Amino acid sequence: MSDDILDSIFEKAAAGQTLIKNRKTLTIDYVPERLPFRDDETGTIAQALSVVLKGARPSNLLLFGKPGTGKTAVVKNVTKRLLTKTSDLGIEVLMPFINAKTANTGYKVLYEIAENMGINKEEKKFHVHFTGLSMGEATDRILDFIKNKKKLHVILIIDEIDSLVDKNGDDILYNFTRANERIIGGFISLIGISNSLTFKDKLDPRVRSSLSEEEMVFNPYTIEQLQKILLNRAKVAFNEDCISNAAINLCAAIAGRENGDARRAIDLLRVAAEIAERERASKVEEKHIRLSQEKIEKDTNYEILKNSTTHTKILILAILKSKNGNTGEVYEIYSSFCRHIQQEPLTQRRITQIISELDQLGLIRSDVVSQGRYGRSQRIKVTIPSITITSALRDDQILSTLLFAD
DNA sequence: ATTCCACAGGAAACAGTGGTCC
DNA sequence: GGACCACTGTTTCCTGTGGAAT
Repeated sequence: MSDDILDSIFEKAAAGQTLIKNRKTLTIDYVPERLPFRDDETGTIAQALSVVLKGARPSNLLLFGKPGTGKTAVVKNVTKRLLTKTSDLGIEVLMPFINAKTANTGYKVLYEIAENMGINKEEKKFHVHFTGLSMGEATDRILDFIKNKKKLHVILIIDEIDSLVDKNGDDILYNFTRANERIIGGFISLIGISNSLTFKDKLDPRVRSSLSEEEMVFNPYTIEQLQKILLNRAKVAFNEDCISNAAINLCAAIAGRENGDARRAIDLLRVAAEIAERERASKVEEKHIRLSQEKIEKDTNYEILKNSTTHTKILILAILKSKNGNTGEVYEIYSSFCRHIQQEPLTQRRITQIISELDQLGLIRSDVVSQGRYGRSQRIKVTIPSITITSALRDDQILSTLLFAD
């Protein structure tokens, strides 16, 4: 790139001549004070939690909705406001916020609760270390801490609560919903946020009844609502006349088709703007939105592949190489690849498991077919372009030999 | 109607790692 | 320092399944 072009880029940037004026508002970390189209939900949650101000225990809440429907943002807004209110009134309230997808085991959830509540900075007898304690002991320490504080109110917020129940059952929820019988003076309330409406079916009836004292469903945004959200966001995020209405409409239409996910819509917009800026275009147009869609998809697949384990990568190559994609055939090719690079192959059971993981990630598609007397099997196909696979695996010294093997 | 294939996938156990507690 | 704990990734064992062939 010539010095002139570089100079012009830097000059434009220095003079603020970029399309985006406020980049932060196009990221998922940005939560606006008031979420569009969520006034009813915000009001109901605020009502439910406001009893804390009178020293009473709020109902346990369960919030349902697809990703990007604003559940978490609404809860964060309400709890933030409530926290300032309670501190003004001198009421001691803690609202630990846990994401059960990040804290992906039962014990990690307990550890995060302790960290969030600042228990690990208090007396040593209450500490919950990140390993070494039994689940029971960790739970007891948290409850003892609350009991010891006499008048401490805890509103425990668990995001992606369905993921916690899927992996670890409902023991933790049982303990916390029952804990109020043991605590005198203070209390624990629970807010669960879930992407799946059916997750309640997996709960013990006792947990179900106490957990879902109050339930709310966040409906997906419609295309029209997404348009308005994007228009609002674009006003804050972009310089004047830097984005066409057609681009916003297309963005809303794409995200609307995919579950009405506002986060996805904003992400599309941000990447499109970055592409347009890089092209030094004067405006974000429809073509940038389309390019953005392709880029997001390609980048995600590339990153997943690149960060996969060696065996997953070998398996992808085996699927790519196989003729009809039968489980048996794929496993055969996979094993021969392993022998080729002197690796001990994993068992077929484990490979089946990896295949189903890859299917969930959308990297491959597997359909179960029954061949009658010739058994039941899967037809496995790679769904991403082989160029993405080659570029992701090219840098791997051992695997690159397989890429060009017969 | 029954048989039989080639798996799918659940459950339990295990190995290795990294930690606490007494 | 030994007993105990949790986690991840894996293996082993086992039961269940759809539908063509018999």
